[in-house]
Amino acid sequence: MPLMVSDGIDRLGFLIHDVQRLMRKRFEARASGLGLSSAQWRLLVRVAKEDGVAQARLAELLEIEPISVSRLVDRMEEGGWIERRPDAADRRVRMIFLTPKASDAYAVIKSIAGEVYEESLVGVKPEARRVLIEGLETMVRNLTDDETPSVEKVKSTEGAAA
Amino acid sequence: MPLMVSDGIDRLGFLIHDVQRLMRKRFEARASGLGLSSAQWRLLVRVAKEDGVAQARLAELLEIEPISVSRLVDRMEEGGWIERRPDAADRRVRMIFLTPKASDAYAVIKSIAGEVYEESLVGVKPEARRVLIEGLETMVRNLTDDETPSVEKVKSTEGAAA
DNA sequence: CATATATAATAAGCGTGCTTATTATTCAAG
DNA sequence: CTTGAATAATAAGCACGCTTATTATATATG
Repeated sequence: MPLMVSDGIDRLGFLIHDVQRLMRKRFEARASGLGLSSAQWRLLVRVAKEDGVAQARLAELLEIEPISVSRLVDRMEEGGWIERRPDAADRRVRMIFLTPKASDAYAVIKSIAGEVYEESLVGVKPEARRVLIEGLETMVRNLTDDETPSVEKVKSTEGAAA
Repeated sequence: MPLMVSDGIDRLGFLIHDVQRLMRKRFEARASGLGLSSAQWRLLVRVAKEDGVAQARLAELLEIEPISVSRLVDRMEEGGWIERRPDAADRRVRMIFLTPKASDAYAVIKSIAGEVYEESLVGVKPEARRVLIEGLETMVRNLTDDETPSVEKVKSTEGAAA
């Protein structure tokens, strides 16, 4: 029972890694005309939903470190996608706003993302898509819990693997 | 079929991105005692299966660029994980071999990877795991095809911005 | 043989993530 | 008010991916 794994589960990390890399690559190829990377459009989408958000809050939402947001915002400000403005209430804070250029690009970005998602899922039936999405959501939950979720017995995965 | 999306499919990129990031993070936390990053253990696993492999072949196997292999191998050689040796038959080639230290670490790496995979899949039933893996494999195939698999209508992305 | 093309590896430089440390500001106590 | 801890942002420096360009060697062709 435990060792009926080895069916593909042992390649799970490779699979996830490859899918992520290939999706990012394809998105970037498609969106290069806009001059946006995938990290940049992820940030842009968050700001579109919460205009004037502080960088620290963005770091939480994007689940990356504040310093990473800082440099991402640097380059996006240079590119004319966003604007930093001081917060009158707290002078430590820089509020982030989209420029009109970024608002225009937002629709294009969503469209490209939708295309890439759809292309990646060609041949996967609706029911399988549902299972796939749910599985990924479960994985995010499991991996977000502070360390080992509930596998006390993790029978070491001898057998196959790699 | 195309626009019945919005069920979670529209968050596919975020999901994949998060799963990949969280798995890598957890693996690195677990394997930090060994002094290996996830990029490094991926390479190590490949070399374990094909000792003496050339860097160019590794780039193919890992699906990254030769230059990325070059610098990864630099750091791993410094760390005492692998060895470069000249190929007598082709003086352009550097053959890559594992050191004994790396061979020892291989078992540990497999074990940690298995733990992380299993932990991430807690609560996902065997049938759903099968569907999940198959879905991911299909996605890799779709995204590996040279551009647009079977979506001819990709309305060009002219729209906005620049 | 000589020249042209292809291949293996590397160099330079950038984007995006990280850790660790610093600066400016806020807030909580004394 | 002053001292000290917490918070927002940034700086410095590293890992690892990329593109583009260079060097050394192999191979194919005139």
